[in-house]
Amino acid sequence: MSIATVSNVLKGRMSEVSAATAERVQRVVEKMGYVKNLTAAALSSQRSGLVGAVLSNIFSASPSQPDVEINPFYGEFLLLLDRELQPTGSTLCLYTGREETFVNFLLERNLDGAILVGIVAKELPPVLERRESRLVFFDSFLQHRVYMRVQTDELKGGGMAADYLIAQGRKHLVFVGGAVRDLPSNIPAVRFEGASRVCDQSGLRLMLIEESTSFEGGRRAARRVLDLKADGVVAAADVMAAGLIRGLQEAGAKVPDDVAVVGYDDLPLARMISPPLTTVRQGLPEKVQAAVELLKDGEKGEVRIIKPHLVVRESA
Amino acid sequence: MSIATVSNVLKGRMSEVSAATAERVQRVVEKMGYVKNLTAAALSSQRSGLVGAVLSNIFSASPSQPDVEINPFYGEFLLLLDRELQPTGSTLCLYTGREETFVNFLLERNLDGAILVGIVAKELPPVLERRESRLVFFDSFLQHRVYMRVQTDELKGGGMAADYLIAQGRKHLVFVGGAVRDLPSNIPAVRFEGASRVCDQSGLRLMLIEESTSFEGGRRAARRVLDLKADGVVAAADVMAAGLIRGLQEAGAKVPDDVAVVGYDDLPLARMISPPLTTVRQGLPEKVQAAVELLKDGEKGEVRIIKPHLVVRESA
DNA sequence: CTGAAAGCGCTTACAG
DNA sequence: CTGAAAGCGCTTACAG
Repeated sequence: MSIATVSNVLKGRMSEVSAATAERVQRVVEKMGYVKNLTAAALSSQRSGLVGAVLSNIFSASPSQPDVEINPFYGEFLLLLDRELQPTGSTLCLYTGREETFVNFLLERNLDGAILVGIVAKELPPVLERRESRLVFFDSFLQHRVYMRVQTDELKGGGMAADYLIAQGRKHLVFVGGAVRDLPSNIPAVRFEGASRVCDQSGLRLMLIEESTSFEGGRRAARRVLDLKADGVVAAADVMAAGLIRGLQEAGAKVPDDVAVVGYDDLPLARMISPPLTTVRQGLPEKVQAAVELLKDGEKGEVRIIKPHLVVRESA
Repeated sequence: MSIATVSNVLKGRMSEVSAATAERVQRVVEKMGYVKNLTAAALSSQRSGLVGAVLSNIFSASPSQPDVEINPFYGEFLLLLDRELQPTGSTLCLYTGREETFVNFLLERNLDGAILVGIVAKELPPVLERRESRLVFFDSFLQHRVYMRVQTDELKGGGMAADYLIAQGRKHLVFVGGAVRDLPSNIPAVRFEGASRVCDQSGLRLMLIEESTSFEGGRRAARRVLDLKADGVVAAADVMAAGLIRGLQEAGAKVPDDVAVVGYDDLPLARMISPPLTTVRQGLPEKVQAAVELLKDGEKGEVRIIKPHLVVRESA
């Protein structure tokens, strides 16, 4: 009974081994409490069984207003992702460092693949292309014939929010979001653009307030929303909408009577605040599922666009 | 210039190499875009640079009431942990499978260490002790001379919540939490015990409602809280308190006038709901920090107990 | 179906 | 200070 035979049994390559031998091996393995060293396996097979999750720039929502809040979106994402990965047997590794240095992480660890969230860069060093590892860009703006992508139709999502407010008879709309002008290639900017176009079509002008995409950012924005005499707000994210509603309430304004607020994401949080948040659902579980599918057997450059849905509750 | 020399330079062992050679190596490494293979390094050095986070049983809060909600606590924990780990250069790996099988994860991946959250088991297979990997038990109930632990003084925390309600003149207190009787060795059970003792001392009896420790669980509990004519509630977790408050409001009760509610955790969520939640802060950032310290250079069996604090807002 | 051998890319004594 | 050599624990053709 050689090492190779044992290895074959352990990998379930039964075609290479007789049933009797296989069983004998299994028994010994059990008895000895043998545990495979996946590091060694990874080195020799060149497959690490490791999948990376790259979350850069998550510890503050905007460079100009650095709140230390963490958007619950990311934690939700990670846990959903790990659950989705379970049947594949892969282990999820985190990277939450700066965007400038994640390439090293991808290369050094020999990852089988990675999901990269909210990457702002427009291009990546060509070394990555030559590697085996499969890269799925999630809510990112990089377009490349090799890399896969999954994202929500943010343009449409932003439009749906504006559409709904207009249908409710709101006339003075404002978009509250982070760094829309600083970084044109970021999610809030696209949501703004979508809402803006819909307003244009209705002959309305969408006003803009830039603040951190965070609870405190939203809260700070409340004063300015009132100053602008807006009666409808599209917020770039649920956490921000929550802060905005709090700020409005503190200032004595009624939501939705005085100001209607539509959020974005449909996090669990949206149901928990008062009034419950009307928001654009971006379908995180489905998106995560799509990302894992691409990771497993997506083709080069394959793209999945998820349709957003408006979830009407009580804030608008 | 041998392979060994290059390796030494890369590891910063300058005592082994002359400055001139070191610089020459650095230049070539730069030019060639060399990236170290950490898998190979891990195999030969027996240090993987990997730290595990074991989160079992997180996808439903109670066996009897399996909600698919994820407590935002866990996502928050992971992100804080990864940030805390950044200076150490370690990479965080997730395990969210069943508690019964996490031992394999720890063994196979050759982790340098791991933080295990909310482990219910009282003991672990002895194989683990023989390993090099450093294990930190977080909010767990396993006591062992080898393993390290960090946890909040939950007994005290539960007591503080009850104390406060009693000081506010509440007479009919109820604890709302998950599986308190099913599993005596779980966090909600200890919080209950703490609150219960304080009530005893005041000659009050603490009533108990068992429900999932989740938003929906809390919401379901509202009806029963009202049936019991309670005027003060200690909830086992903030998410549950949030659901409870929602349920109470839906039933027409006023918080805190009719029923005062104290939560537990002090998640960001606590500030976001209406009324803002009075809650027991368990100091997650400090706890995570303590866990990482233990991981780096804690001694065998070292224990860190974090003191809880009552954060008074408006729900009680 | 089975086993001997080379190799994955590093690290680590150790001899020079 | 430098380099040749063994070894980490697997996997993978390949010869028998």
